[in-house]
Amino acid sequence: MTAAKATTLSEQFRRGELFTVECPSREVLKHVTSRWGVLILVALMEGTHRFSDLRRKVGGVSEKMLAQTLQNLEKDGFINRISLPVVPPHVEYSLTPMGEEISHKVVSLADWIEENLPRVMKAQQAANRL
Amino acid sequence: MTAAKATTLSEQFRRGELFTVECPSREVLKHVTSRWGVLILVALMEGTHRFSDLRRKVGGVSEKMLAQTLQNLEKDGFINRISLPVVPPHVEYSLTPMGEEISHKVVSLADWIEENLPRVMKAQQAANRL
DNA sequence: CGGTATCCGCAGCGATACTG
DNA sequence: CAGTATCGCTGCGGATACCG
Repeated sequence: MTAAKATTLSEQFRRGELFTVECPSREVLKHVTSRWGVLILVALMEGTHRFSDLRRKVGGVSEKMLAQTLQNLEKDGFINRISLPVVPPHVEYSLTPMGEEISHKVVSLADWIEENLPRVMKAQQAANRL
Repeated sequence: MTAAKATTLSEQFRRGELFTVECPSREVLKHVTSRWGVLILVALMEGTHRFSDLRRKVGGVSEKMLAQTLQNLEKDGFINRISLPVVPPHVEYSLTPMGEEISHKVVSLADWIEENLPRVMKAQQAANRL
């Protein structure tokens, strides 16, 4: 119980956390993998966007959810919010360095799905025939 | 408008799909990034599990949501379900080749969060001081 | 053991209206 | 333009009971 299995321990410790109900990582994971979180991170990979840019780009998102998701991701340190004090208001959203790191992972996942969608849909159809 | 920018086109076409409301990829993405989908895929990366194994391993999941998530992922072709016709029933879940591919992406994302949680929490605290 | 079926509460989300 | 505030509802998800 003192200091055994250093290699496997660090592996299992981190995993054990995520599988635990109270693991703080779950909240972050939730923000990042949320319905609109994914799409926003992907969108911001292509550069800075204004609020209404994102609203137009991310099809189907409501103002409320866009604002909420942006706030979550900003609080987690993934997004920079720059408000220019002019009229009419002008706010720009961009990825922080941390945001870029995690966006790579998210984009990688999203890309896989889009590229392999044919395979997935084929599997779905095969499942329906059972 | 005819055939311009071949490189950027393939890039933007795939992206344009995901940003669209009716894009079928969104459903798959939803299954994979769902609250329990992520954890199940991560868990199954470590090998075949039985239903109750998963139930115990993935903290906080209810029977209903576990069954539902497993069914979704099975229909998408990410999970193999093998039911041994014995009493008491014995059912084993494992990743298909496609499931392994996508799990790598998911695990990569989950790992990043667990490894960088300190950075994220530090950013969160900084945000709270504003 | 490994589900399915049913009920139901409440958070989450969308739609709308309003503000700086 | 970029949000907040409010309301109403939908459907996610937990609890329970029952089947193969």
